Amino acid sequence: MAKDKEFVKDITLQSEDFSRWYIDVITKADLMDYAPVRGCIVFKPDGYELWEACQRELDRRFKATGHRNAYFPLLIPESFFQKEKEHVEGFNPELPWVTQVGDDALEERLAVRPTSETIFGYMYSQWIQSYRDLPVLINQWANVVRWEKRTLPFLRTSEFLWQEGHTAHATQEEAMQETEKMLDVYTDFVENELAIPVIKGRKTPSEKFPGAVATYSIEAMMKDGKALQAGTSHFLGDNFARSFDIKFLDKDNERKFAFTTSWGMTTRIIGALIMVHGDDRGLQLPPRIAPTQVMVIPIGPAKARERVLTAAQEILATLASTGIRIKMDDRDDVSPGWKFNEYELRGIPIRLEVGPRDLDQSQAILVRRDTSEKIPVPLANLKEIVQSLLDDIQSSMLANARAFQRDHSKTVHSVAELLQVVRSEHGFALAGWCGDDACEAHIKTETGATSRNIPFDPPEHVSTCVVCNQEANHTVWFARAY
RNA sequence: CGGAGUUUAGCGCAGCUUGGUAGCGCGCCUGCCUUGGGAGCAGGAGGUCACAGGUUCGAAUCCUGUAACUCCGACCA
Repeated sequence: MAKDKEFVKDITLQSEDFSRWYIDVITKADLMDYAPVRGCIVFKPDGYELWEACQRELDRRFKATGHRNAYFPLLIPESFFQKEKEHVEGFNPELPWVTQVGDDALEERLAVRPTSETIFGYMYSQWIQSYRDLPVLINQWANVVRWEKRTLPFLRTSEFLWQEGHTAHATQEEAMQETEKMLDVYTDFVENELAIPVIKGRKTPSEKFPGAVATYSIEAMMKDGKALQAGTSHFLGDNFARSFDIKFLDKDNERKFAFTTSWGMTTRIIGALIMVHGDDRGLQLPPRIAPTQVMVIPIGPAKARERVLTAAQEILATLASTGIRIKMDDRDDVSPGWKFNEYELRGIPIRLEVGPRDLDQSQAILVRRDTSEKIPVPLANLKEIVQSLLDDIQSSMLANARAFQRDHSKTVHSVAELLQVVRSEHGFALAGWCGDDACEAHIKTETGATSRNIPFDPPEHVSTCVVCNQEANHTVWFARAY
C-alpha cells in the first residue's frame, strides 16, 4: 500500500476522504475547471471528450430505435410552465428568468429551460393532427439550467448538458412501451459501454418527475456506496397532452389526447464513470468508452531514440488501422516514469511500452490499467492481443463493479438495520414498503437514505414494511444518494 | 438556503497571534546532462496576498461587507 502511494502523490486516498479524492481526480486528470459563475464548470477537452463518446454511443442507439434529433429553444415563456401544475411547482425554485432586454422589460418573462416538456408539448400540439402523424419520436441534445443549492462538478452543476427525448403516441400501451424501451437503451449503454451495472426500477411517487404519471430509473452504486440515478424515463400519460392540447383524430374518427414520454441522460454520467471505476491512482476508463484506448510510450536513451521512434510509429499505425484508438507520447522532456503515472491518472486502459530491449526481442510491453499486469507481446501478435485485452478489461471492469455492488447490498428488516447498511456499511438496503409516503419520509429523516427505486427484478421480495410492519406492497432499494 | 471551514505564484502550502520591502516545495523558462515507475546540476521568470470598503504614517496581517470553493444539513439529474 505504501508503495502504491508512491505512484501518484497528488491524489487523496479514496479511503481517507472520498469527496476530496473525487475533486482531486477530476482536477488532476484535467477533466474540468471551475467557471466564474457559481456552480458552473468548464468541461475541458479531456472531460468533454468523455461526453462526446457518450453522445456517440447513445445517439447511435436512439437512431436505431427510430428517433431523430431536433433542437428546441433555450427560452421558454412563463405561461407554458403555468399549464402543468405539478411541473411548475417542481421546477419553480430553481428557474432562472430572463426579464429584460437592453433597458426594456419583457412583456412575458422567459425561463431558461430546466427541461423542455412544455415547449415540446406546445409544438407537438401544432404538429399532430391525425393518428397518421404518430408516433413522434424526437430527441434533442442540449444544455439546461437548474439553479441548485448545492453543486458538485459533473454530478450536480447549475448548467449541465444532456439529451432529452420527447415522444408522443396514439395509445397508452405504446407510450408505456416506449418508456420501458428507452430505459432498456440506457441500461444497455451504461452496462455495456460504461461497464456500470445498474438497477432498473420505478420511482416511488415522492421521487417521480413533476408532471409524470410514472418515472423509471436506472440506479448505480458509487465506490462510496452512495447511489446515483444514471438515467430516467418518464411515462407522462396524457398529462402534458391535456395541458398543451396535443390531440389527434383517430381511426375511429374521434379526437383523442396523445400519450407522451420523456427520457434523459446527463453529463452526470461522467461523474458515475469516475466514481464507479476510479481508484487511488486516478481515473480508470472502460475501453469501449475511453477516448484513447492505448498510449504508446517509447523508451530509451538518445542513441536508440530514432530506432525506437520508428518502431513505435509503425506499431501506432498498425494498431490504428484496425480501429483501435491509440496515441503516442514521444516527448523527450519528461521521463517514462512520469508518463506512466500520468496516463494511469488519466485512466487510459492500456499502456504500450517499447524500448531497445523490447525491439531486440521483437516485442512490446502491454500494461493493463486495471490490474497493473505487464505483458510482453511479440510485435507480430500485437493487433490480436491488444484487441482481446481491451475486451477483457471491459468485461472484467463490469464484473468487478457488479461484485462490488452485490457485496454492498443487503436486505434489511428494520430501520436500525437500514441505517447500519446505508451509513456504516456504505451500501444499498433492500426493504419492504407499505406504500405510505409517511413511512418513506420516516426513513429519510432517520437514516438520510432515500428510496432509489422499486426494482423490476429484486433479488428477493420482502413482505412487511420496514417502518410500520404492515404488509409491504413493494420491495424497494434505499440508499444515500448523490 | 442554514451551519462550519478555506481563499497568498500554474499546483500544494508557510507567513497573520504581536502591522514595517512576499517566502518555501513542486511545476514553468534557458543550458548541460539524462530516459525500463514522477532523474540530476546551474542559472532564471513568475504576485494588484479572492474582491470592496475601513483603521493606521504604514495592512497579506486588525475591523466590516461581498463572492467563490470544500464539508455537513434541507432541495434536485
